[in-house]
Amino acid sequence: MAKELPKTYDPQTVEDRTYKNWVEKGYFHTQIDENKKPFTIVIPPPNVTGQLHMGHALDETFQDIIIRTKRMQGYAALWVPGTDHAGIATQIKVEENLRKEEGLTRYDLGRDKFLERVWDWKEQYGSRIISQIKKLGCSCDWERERFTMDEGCSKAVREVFVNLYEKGLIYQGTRIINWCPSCITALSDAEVEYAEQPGNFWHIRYPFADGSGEVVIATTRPETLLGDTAVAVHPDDERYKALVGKNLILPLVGREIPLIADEYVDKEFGTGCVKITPAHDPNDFEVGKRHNLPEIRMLNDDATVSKEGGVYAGLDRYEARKKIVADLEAQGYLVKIEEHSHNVGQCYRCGTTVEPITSKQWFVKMEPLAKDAIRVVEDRTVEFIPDRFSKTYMHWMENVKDWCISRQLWWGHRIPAFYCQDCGETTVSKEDITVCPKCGGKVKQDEDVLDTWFSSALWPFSTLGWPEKTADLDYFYPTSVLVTGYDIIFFWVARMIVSGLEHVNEAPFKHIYIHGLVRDSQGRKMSKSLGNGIDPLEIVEKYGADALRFTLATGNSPGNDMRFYIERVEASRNFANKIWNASRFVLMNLDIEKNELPDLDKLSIEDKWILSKYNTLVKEVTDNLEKYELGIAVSKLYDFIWDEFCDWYIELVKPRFFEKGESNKTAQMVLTYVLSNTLKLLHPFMPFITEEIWQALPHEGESIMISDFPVYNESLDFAKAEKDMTVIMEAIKGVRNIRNEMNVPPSKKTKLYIVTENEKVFSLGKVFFEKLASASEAIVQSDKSGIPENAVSVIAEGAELYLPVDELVDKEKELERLTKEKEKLEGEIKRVEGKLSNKGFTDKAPAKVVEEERQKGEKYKEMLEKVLKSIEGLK
RNA sequence: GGGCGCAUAGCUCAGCUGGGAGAGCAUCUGCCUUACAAGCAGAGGGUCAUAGGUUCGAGCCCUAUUGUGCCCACCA
Repeated sequence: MAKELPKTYDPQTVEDRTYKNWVEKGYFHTQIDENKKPFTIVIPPPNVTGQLHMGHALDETFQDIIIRTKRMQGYAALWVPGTDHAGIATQIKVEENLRKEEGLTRYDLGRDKFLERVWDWKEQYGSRIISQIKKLGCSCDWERERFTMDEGCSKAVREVFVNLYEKGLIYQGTRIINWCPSCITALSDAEVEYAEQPGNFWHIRYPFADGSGEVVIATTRPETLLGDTAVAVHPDDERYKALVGKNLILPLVGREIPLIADEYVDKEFGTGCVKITPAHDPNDFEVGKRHNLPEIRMLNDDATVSKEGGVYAGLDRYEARKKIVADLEAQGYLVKIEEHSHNVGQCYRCGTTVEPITSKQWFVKMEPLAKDAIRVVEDRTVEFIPDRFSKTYMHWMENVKDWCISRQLWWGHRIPAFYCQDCGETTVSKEDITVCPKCGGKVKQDEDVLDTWFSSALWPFSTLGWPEKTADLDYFYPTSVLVTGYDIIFFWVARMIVSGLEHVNEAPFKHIYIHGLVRDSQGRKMSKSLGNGIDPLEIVEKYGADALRFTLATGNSPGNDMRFYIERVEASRNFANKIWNASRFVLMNLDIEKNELPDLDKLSIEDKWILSKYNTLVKEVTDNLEKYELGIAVSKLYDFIWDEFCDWYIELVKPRFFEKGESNKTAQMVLTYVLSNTLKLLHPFMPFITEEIWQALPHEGESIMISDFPVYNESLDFAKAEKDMTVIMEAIKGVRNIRNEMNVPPSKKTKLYIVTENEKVFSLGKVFFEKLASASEAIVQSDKSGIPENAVSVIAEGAELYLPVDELVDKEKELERLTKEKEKLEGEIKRVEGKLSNKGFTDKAPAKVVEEERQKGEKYKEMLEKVLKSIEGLK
């Protein structure tokens, strides 16, 4: 039943067909199974209108590796997929499109019409990223796909909002918040990114109202003086102490403002005098509160100067700055300009410089909620992998500030607060209401929507049916592991932990596997503006999903960034092809119908060796996967398949295919067993190719993806055979090395004499020497009789090997080589003996280590003896 | 200002709880040996950033230093 596969692996013809089959068979769908343990992952939902980038590819690959492994290990493995409505990002996109296509703004359409457009957009593009995820081979349960604004999630959002409101943990208040003048909305602290920017320090005179002189303040934002309501100095500052309480005249504006004293001021910094603009600076806001200062909003929502700015009203903030500085200079208020770089906050969505402004917004009171969230990480109920991120998390959580959750957008969960037009009562309600429960008057719902991350924070349980007490929630919650990048620990991970604890009384996951960023080959972040992004789908198209997945998994360690090289994808593709061809070889030589282990008594040395190696591999890979050491696991698989299985075992076994009979059959069985089980180990990493080959091999069951993950099998441990085989292999390498160094062409076969006391082992290896070390004949004997005098010698453990290549021997060169070898061995012996004569070592090191060292010493000595004899013989 | 990483072969990176350094790519040599040239066999190349310390033993643990990257923080 020999099957013939094409000569190179072609992912294109395999992937879509295989994926379709998996879906049709329902392998991805997971249900409650009381005979199984649950293992749950919820996907970090990508933006519904987004496109798959390398970061997603990495994230999804890791999740799929984990979930496929667990599924094969017999868990009820559930991977819940879905998308995020991504408030700002999506709204911006639709608005842009609206402007480009129709020249309209959202205000032209009005709220309802605009939202219809966004839903249309969502319908049109929402499936795009999902189909892209499918291209990677991800085994998500598509029957459970969710969206953060679907009915269930919306219900969860309302429930949470009302709960928190009733507990007093959500409140409305006027605070200093971050405002993006381009997105025209409030932002949370987490949504602001700070960047060092060059700027100036303007020193400005503020004269006293009574004409008794002046103070000089230093500011980076001269335009905000329009909103100044005081100037502050430190109470202990001797320079100004006596002046506190006097009034100053605000330049250009003419308003009288007081000189106040507040501890906040740093005497050493600037001039020691700070202008106070309570409506536009968080610190000034605090100072203003302490001193009962008026707040003057001198900027509009779009960062133009408000009517409070008098003649400057209507100007953009930067134009206003220019004009104000010019006017200050013209009127003699400007003392000097210093260069000064400072941190500027920018909107994480659009990059616009944000404005701190006072505004009435909704907030979540975080501090009471943080307590449990701190505890669960502290007591390791929740573990970060790698652990260092728990520190990052802890630091943030311990200093957490209230979370501004209202956004002045239209796309999102509308805040369920209703204001009575008559009595002014605020009602927060799970259901929409039209009349005031207090006075029966007409109510109007809050115009704002919630921060996108508010609904994301509920994702691990909202997707499982909460707030209903569903069986799914009961069975699959808490989830097992969250896989995500370190960049959203604050945005998302922290808030999910808080929400899970508060609303479901249990942390949403046990493990948090944190990975890094995928960077370009120069180590730069992949970004649209740099144009250095690599499209994962193009890679899939060209090299296959398996190659991409393998590339992303290999050489990646938790928490660390990785660079993406096309050369590495090529290497991965080559690996896929290697597996393909090894399998072709196996299949070409196969006439057995079943995949089963042969009678262990019939195994030859190489069979035992590969089975033993395979068995160790199972143990190690399982162990690595358990510890989320995916990169280590996959590189062990690579080494085993390429080096041990292909380069050695297949070559060792080839002679047996020249004969019919039991030995041939046994080889087939071992090949099939080891290959198909190794494919299983590899399947989570490279799902497509492993399925394709597994199907071609004798197998039981419908698909590799629902087969049992291999387990360690004690009866396959063949320590002795492993050791003997290693000795033979080393000797073969030795012969190859000499032949190469002596420039013996591969076509030139010579006899090979193996002089050893261990004739039994080397007789087992006789055929290998002929096949793998280009010997015309390997003669195993216990003495040197019959060996030509000028034969080249190879020193190996337990044997001396002689190659009679008389016409090619260069005596000088050979002597040189042996001398080098001699020196090397002498060095080793010296080192080992030094160690063994060190009483500290022999006394304190573990007996096993000492014994190993002793054996090493003996081996080297034995080998040195042989080298010396060979040198003697040459002379 | 605080916190966290990283520094290992020419390049990119592995190296688990301390027992004499590995891979891929690149380089050099020889091979189209019927599974695979996307391949095979071999070779060269590293005082594991620097200086101390702990230990019988350090790439791995501790301290300091240098370089580099990231995160957090209200210095006007």
